[in-house]
Amino acid sequence: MDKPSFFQDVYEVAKLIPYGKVTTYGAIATYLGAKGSARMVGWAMNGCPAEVPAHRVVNRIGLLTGKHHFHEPNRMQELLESENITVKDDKIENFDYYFWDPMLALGL
DNA sequence: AACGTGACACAGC
DNA sequence: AGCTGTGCCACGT
Repeated sequence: MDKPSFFQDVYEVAKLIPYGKVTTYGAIATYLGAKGSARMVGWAMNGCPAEVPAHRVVNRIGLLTGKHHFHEPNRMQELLESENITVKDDKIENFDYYFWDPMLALGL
């Protein structure tokens, strides 16, 4: 069975991201208590299971840094636009408006 | 057991 | 205002 790894927690939180919303690696890392390990979150997404909407996870500036990891880089922006999210130059516009904080949403 | 890595974040210039 | 360098923690080999 799966061992309770940091990665698993990242996947769990990522899957909790509501439709039309996005979050940052740092927010997830902070929520998991590993504040500062934002890099770890990105690396966790390296295993990016299909059940995890990785396209909703971007860096703190709303930049689609992980697009290169998708099967098709353009797919990430397409998915975001499909969720009513405006993406310009691989960057999310009104990022603050679409920003979803797990710590706030989960009410911790 | 140790070193290197990694889709970031922050501070400084 | 944008770019560069450093720090960070946990996983893989």
